[in-house]
Amino acid sequence: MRREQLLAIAVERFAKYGYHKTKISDIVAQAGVAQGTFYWYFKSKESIALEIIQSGKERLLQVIGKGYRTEPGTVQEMVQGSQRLLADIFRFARDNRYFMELLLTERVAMEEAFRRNIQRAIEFGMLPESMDLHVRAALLMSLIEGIVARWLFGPVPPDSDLANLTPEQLAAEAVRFEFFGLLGI
Amino acid sequence: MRREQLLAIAVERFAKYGYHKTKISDIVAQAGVAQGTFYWYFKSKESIALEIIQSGKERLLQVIGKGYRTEPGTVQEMVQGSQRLLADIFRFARDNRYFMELLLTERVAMEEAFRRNIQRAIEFGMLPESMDLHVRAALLMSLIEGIVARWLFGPVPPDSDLANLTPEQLAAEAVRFEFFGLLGI
Amino acid sequence: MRREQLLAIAVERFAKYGYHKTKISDIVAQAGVAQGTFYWYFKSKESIALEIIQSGKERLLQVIGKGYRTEPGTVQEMVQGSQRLLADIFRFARDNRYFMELLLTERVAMEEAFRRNIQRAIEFGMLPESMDLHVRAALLMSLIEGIVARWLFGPVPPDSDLANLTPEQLAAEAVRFEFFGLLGI
Amino acid sequence: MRREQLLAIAVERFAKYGYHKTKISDIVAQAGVAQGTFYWYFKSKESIALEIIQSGKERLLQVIGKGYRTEPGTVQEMVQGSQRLLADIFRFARDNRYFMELLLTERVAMEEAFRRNIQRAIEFGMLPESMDLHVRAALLMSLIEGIVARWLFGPVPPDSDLANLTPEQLAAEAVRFEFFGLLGI
DNA sequence: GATGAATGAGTCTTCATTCAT
DNA sequence: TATGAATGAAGACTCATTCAT
Repeated sequence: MRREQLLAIAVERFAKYGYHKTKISDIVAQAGVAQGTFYWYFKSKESIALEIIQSGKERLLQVIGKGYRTEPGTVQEMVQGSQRLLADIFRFARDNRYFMELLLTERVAMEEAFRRNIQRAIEFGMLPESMDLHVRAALLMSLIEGIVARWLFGPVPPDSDLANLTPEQLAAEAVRFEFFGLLGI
Repeated sequence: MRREQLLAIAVERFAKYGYHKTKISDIVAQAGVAQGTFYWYFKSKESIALEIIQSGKERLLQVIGKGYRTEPGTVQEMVQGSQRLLADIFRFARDNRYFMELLLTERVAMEEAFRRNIQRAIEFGMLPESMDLHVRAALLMSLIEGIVARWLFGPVPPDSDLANLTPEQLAAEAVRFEFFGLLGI
Repeated sequence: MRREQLLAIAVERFAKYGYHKTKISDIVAQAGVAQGTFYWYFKSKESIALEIIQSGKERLLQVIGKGYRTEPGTVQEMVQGSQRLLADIFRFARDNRYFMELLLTERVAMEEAFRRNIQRAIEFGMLPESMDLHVRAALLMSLIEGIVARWLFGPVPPDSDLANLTPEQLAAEAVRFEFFGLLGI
Repeated sequence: MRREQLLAIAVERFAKYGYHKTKISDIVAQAGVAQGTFYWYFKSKESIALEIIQSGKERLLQVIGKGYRTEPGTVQEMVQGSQRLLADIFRFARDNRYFMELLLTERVAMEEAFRRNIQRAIEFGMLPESMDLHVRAALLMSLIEGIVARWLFGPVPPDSDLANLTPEQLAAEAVRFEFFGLLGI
């Protein structure tokens, strides 16, 4: 209970203000407990930050790991699969908005997951073999990461309504770009 | 001279270790001057950081602002123009590697520049009108930003050779993705 | 306890050495605690100084506020009343010797209190109406202030025994001067 | 020339802001010269402060030293003499307004001068012998000192027009108080 | 005489962490 | 479990003073 409360406050403040501007004294004040209480539950400031990142990362990787769940038969099915995946990710991001900022620094693992997805699609003959797998995965991950950060935390240009899109709408735009680029459809 | 020296050291350390882990005492020690000397040239730690970001941002925006320099006639010419632009950006990033990390937080202005580029291409009839301009610009900027961060600062998955690409190679991969997506060519 | 201890030490040192020569490190050293402990109890060096002045001022104004407590019937009674008041003030000054130096900079409020006392005496017909009230109050306050500063903190001319007078003796001399001037009695 | 200029600026700032808040860098900036220039003319910050006080003190003591210039015959003449003296002092104070704040800390010497004046008046039979000479001189000096500080530097209560009195008017009020006290005339 | 860059000791303040109760 | 007082290392910033030119 207490532990979860402190954890939640820490998550929120780390994301809102960053690691350094988040003081233990702020966290305990918001929780209404004494300074020492924090150290009954957590070893140090660093350890709570690592725990937050770790737990969030695992849950996110679970979402990504589901990948293109079914064996895609046609290009359209693959696109639909990707659309579903991205919508899942964006939904997770929205529901864990404070986790995300922290998670976005932990990219390598996520990128690996994306690379495996792409590779599987190539093996299924759905994507051309010509591409450099790692670079493509990195580009894709960049896409996700950047758009999520803008969507959730801004700032965005004044006349952009990015922030108001639903996870599904965002996924649709992202998938179009993912598969067809600027020129596509 | 002194000022430039301190500036350069600060840029390097801010990028390497971040703002908070960079101590004034480190900067002056590396420069071989006394602590007070720093304050002869700069008002405070915060002010030097702002100056670094500001100056870097301006130079980067200049690069982006050049955009698709010539009026593109064919799709191929547009792709080539984009390839040139991205190569310019990546070259700038490599030559200002320490600036970049700081600059990547100042995305809005850069995104605007990209949006203008895309809009011009649409007006020239080179790109379909169907797309949401802001979202596309955000996706594009995400791409650039993310790939630059990985290219320069890592970390990258162990078996990826992203770090060893030249600006031109990186631009080629990025442009393919930019225009044709995963499915393209 | 701790708080009072630090407060007392600060009062003493501020008065003895002045604000700027009083270092936090001295205060905590004298109290035998760590530097940080000071900041557990006080927000800053400035805030403790303000608290000292504020609290002292209030207590002193209470003393002055009592004024000529009883309705004076004769000149002699008024003089006796004033004698009592001044003796009160001088006693307070002696018992709060370190406060005084700080308080003597906060004169306006005290002067107002004196002015009200004089005005009341005029209304009772005890003092001539001819006088400029404000100037007289200022002269009176100057008298008190100056003589207290000399009495408590010196320096005084070598052959003066001002420092050895009791509050009552000092009040007697001051009252004679207050009412009759150099020529008086 | 330069020296006098720096001296004048220092006098003004010491008085306006106090010794500690007056920075050498402020003084030289206001003079439009370099930091080092200060040290061509003065040994240190402390030495310039001492020089200011010393020179002002001497000139003020000269004024006071003139005392009751002529041998007073009647009480009225003595009062007139005192009125002249105080007007002299107040005029000096006004013309050296920034010196005064500093000088007011150097009271002992001035008090001695007043004591001699009073003593002489007693020897002439103009003042009663009953009084304690030192205490009276201290009271008198307190009067002068306090009223000058209020007159020149404030703060004064809002509805007081003390600040607008001429040296002569101020001297008249002070002399009345000096000789006759609150009850007088 | 004058400059202004350079110095560095001195101070305040912060904040993660400890620990007796 | 919980408290909150106490710690002290660390770090930003100030400013009188020096000195080569």
